[in-house]
Amino acid sequence: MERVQLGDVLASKRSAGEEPDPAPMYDIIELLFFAYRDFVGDADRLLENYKFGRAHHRVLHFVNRQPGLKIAEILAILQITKQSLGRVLKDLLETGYIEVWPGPVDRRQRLLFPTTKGRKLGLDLARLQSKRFARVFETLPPGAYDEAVRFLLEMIDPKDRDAITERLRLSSLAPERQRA
Amino acid sequence: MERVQLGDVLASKRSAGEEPDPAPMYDIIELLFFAYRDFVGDADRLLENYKFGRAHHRVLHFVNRQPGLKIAEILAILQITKQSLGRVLKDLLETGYIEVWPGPVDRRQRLLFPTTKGRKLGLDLARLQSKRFARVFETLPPGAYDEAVRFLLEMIDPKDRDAITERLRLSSLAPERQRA
DNA sequence: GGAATATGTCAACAAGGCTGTCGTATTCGG
DNA sequence: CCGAATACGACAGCCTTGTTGACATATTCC
Repeated sequence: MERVQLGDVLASKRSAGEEPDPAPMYDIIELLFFAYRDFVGDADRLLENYKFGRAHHRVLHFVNRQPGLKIAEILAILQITKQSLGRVLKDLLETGYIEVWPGPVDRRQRLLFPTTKGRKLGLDLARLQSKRFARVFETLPPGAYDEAVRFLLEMIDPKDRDAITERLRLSSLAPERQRA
Repeated sequence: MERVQLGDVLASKRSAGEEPDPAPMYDIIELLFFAYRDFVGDADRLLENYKFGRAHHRVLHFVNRQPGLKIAEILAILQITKQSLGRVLKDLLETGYIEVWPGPVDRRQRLLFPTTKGRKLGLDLARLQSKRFARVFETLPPGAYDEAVRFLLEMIDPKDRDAITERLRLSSLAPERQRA
């Protein structure tokens, strides 16, 4: 019949009194949880009309960002198995939001391209999520955008960070690839 | 055999040339996606040793933050159904990470408390996630923490924002409740 | 003492992860 | 040129975690 004591939490630190690890940063942990939930919630509601889920959204997003993406590349970006990808990609192909073309040099590869419909839906989704960010940075002082970008970038595992910054830079400069 | 043109994206705006909506903020959209993935990944790996999933983590987290939480309250916080909660709560009760006590005034209520084991695991998880934040804010200039908190807070739906700030303030001041 | 409330529970289903296995087309290396 | 490696597809089955719907039970409230 143990009693819950706030002191227990602090007392549970290593008895060997070295440097006591700092208190958990509960506030920002929870804020990130709620912020992300509301962020994806925007898209979820739109996706319902299309009978698509979050997985479809992610695939469509990255194919829009980098038309001509290979299967292996999107698997690396999303860090899922080809079976998981296959399921949602099948839906997107059958409903005509994404197209596949054989690789021009290596014909084993299948390059993914958004269709007109796919580009439109991808843009609608991106605009919806951008609206939330736009509201945020209208409210916050100037410079808040750059600070947020730096913060989020630092949150990403260092090993992935370079690939992501590279991708962001590339896709904003030259998102297009040849396919024939 | 449509050709993918970068211009298409911009051209697809409403032909009625009002104020053209701004370009989607692709960079920060993707950064939030990757940042959140790595953030939860830390906890996921630890949870594996306990055969728990993210759902267990969330329940344990909020019960640790507000010992004495009622079922109805945690359902409101997590925004899931009682059936979904019931499944993971059952695991946490059976394995002794959480305890239940009848409400002292209304005995229909079941108040949730972490056990010693539950407090320890919750703290381990929170510390793990805090480490990532600590590294981030060591790297970033002073003030970055406050900026990040403001950013994340603004990202949350206004309707939930007050409840969350209220909860954060309360739980950092007086997280404890009586149960007998 | 009947209605409302707080919660539990059983059944069924869906999304989206996973592993394992096998098949096929294509390229590459010796 | 032929066998190995590569890029991908597909089937089967499993797990977690969300959902809806229906129904049971204890307790409180009017």
